Amino acid sequence: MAKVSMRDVASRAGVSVGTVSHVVNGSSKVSEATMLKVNDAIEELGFVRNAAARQLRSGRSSSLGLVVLDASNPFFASVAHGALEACDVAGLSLLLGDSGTDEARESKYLDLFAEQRVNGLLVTPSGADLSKLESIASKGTPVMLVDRAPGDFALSSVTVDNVAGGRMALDHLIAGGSSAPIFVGGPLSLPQVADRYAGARDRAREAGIELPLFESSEMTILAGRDVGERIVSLPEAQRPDAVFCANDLLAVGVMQAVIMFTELRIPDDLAIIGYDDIDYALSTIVPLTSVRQPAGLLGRTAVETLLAENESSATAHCDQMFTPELVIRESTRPV
Amino acid sequence: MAKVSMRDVASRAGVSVGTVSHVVNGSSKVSEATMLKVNDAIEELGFVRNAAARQLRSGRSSSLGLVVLDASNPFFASVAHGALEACDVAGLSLLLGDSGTDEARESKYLDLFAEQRVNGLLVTPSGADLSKLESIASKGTPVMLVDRAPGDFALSSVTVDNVAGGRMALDHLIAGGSSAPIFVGGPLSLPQVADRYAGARDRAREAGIELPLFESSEMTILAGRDVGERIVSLPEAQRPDAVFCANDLLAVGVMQAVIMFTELRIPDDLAIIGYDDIDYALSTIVPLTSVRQPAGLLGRTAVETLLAENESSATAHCDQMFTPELVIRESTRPV
DNA sequence: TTGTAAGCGTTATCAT
DNA sequence: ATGATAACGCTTACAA
Repeated sequence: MAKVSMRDVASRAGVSVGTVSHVVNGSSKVSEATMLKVNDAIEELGFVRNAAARQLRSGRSSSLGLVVLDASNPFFASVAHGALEACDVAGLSLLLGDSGTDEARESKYLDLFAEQRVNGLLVTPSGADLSKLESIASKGTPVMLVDRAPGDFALSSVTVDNVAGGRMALDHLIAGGSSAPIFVGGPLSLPQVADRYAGARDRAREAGIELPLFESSEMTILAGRDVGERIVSLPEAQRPDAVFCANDLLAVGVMQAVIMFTELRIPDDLAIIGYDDIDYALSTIVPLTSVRQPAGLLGRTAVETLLAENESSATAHCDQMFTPELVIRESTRPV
Repeated sequence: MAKVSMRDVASRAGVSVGTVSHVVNGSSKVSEATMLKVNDAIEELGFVRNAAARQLRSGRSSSLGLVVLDASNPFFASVAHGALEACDVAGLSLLLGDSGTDEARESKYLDLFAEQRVNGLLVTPSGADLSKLESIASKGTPVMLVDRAPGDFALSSVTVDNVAGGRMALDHLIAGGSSAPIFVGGPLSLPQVADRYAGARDRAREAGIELPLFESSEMTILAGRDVGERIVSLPEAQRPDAVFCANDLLAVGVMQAVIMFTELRIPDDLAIIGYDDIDYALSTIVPLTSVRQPAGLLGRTAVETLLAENESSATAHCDQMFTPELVIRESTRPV
């Protein structure tokens, strides 16, 4: 009962396996009558196509691999959600991997997905060295960088302009009167973080001010709380008047520390701005101003572009960059 | 360069394909010398096992399918994260599906995964009729219900006790002095919601009070805000003194409405309690009291149990139920 | 310890 | 329009 093959269907319907294949795939003209017979047999026997066999024979697979930095991070959850939507319309399966920002685990997933002969790879790399991905791509598996620019590597990408986003954040802070902002984020080895910092620092310098870096080990609420505690324990003279966090989770953590351990008012004594604009940003203790990234769109576009490149078998690499959008709420001073 | 098979490796190493297979899988004793030769050949040729071929031949697949209600919901993101961890140690791939609480889409994923001959299915069903899953299970593919009890269906499950959770919530509200609580959640066709409501209502009745139902169409922040607006526009005499929300997202939405449109103080005028205890519950405008569910553990346990059942080829079904835990914060009155 | 060979369930190329 | 048949790359007895 478990294993019904095309052969079984064929003999049941009194036709050849080739004909069954044609019916199943609509690949060739089959008379109305035989089609009916075959479909009946399929129904009665409960036949289900074997993806492994068809992939083996045809050489084409029907799945994509997605490797994110942290599946439980709402930003990446949204990316996955968007990717899934696009896979859905293309009839593809999505294999999910979670590297935990660990290059070794990322590499393990890449190997695993290579064995599955995925049709394409969507990955947010953990490290700076993209040569493994490059080599995979050059061997014929399309690779799309998600939320990460290729740098010198010959890879396609879908990103959001992090430099512009960082600039936006500082622009807003400065317009609100900040003269002593700081940046919270890390590790700085993540280009997303480095770029946001770079954009922000440039804008700060244009205003003639520095942007001290408070590096965090991760991009989580807890890590944010740790940095927050460092900030609030600073001597008053050194205390910033605004904090730009590399993501909303950090911002939430900083906000928690500020509220739990100080009497500082947000935004009057300390403005806070985050990044991503996750759904909860609206609902934080003080509603969070944030730089919005179109996470779902990122995932969807990554898949669509991958598929399009696949189709046209284009050799040229394509970089798509979205522009983030500032969403102003109460955690920063109005301009 | 793209396609290197065992045959290529075999001829390169001057051995037979069988031997290569043994080296690759460690399935049989191979002399040190040949092993070295083979591994060299693999390295030089860049050979990668073909999962489709090995699955076809061996009959075993190396992937699991997970179908959740909403991949971008942090609860399910955490479930996926946990499932991924367990898959990782078992060397399995995870196929992700997102039904959007739509039975047709769920069914599509089930079919897709059936074609892939997944080793097992983890699913949070969208509808009441689990017969399709039951039939899949009876055909030999292990199925684990995640966050959903099997009811009369012959299926294994990993759940969190929703009735107990609902009771806990009301227990706490009543202990805090509430005499006019309401329940917000929906659709009620979701057993998770119905059970939480049932547990809560029972507890309310024991205290001699009713628990009016404010049904929501979804379990999102936006839906919560809608219900919240309904609540705050109630004539004062009918206004509840406490709101139990079927998940934290709804609670956050209700809280937003209350704060935006009224002067009501939380928890003094209106207590709010949520469900799930997502990371952000700690960081809401008023930190949210919530009934915590071990989401990651749920996913991990689901995979582990599935694998264990698979191994022992047990026919008996197994229901594992975790007990949720009340996490008290400022959105409710202390007892 | 190693080689041989028969499939696994398809698809695709020929014929018919 | 349909049938026969050879692969696809691998695992696994069994033979040597």
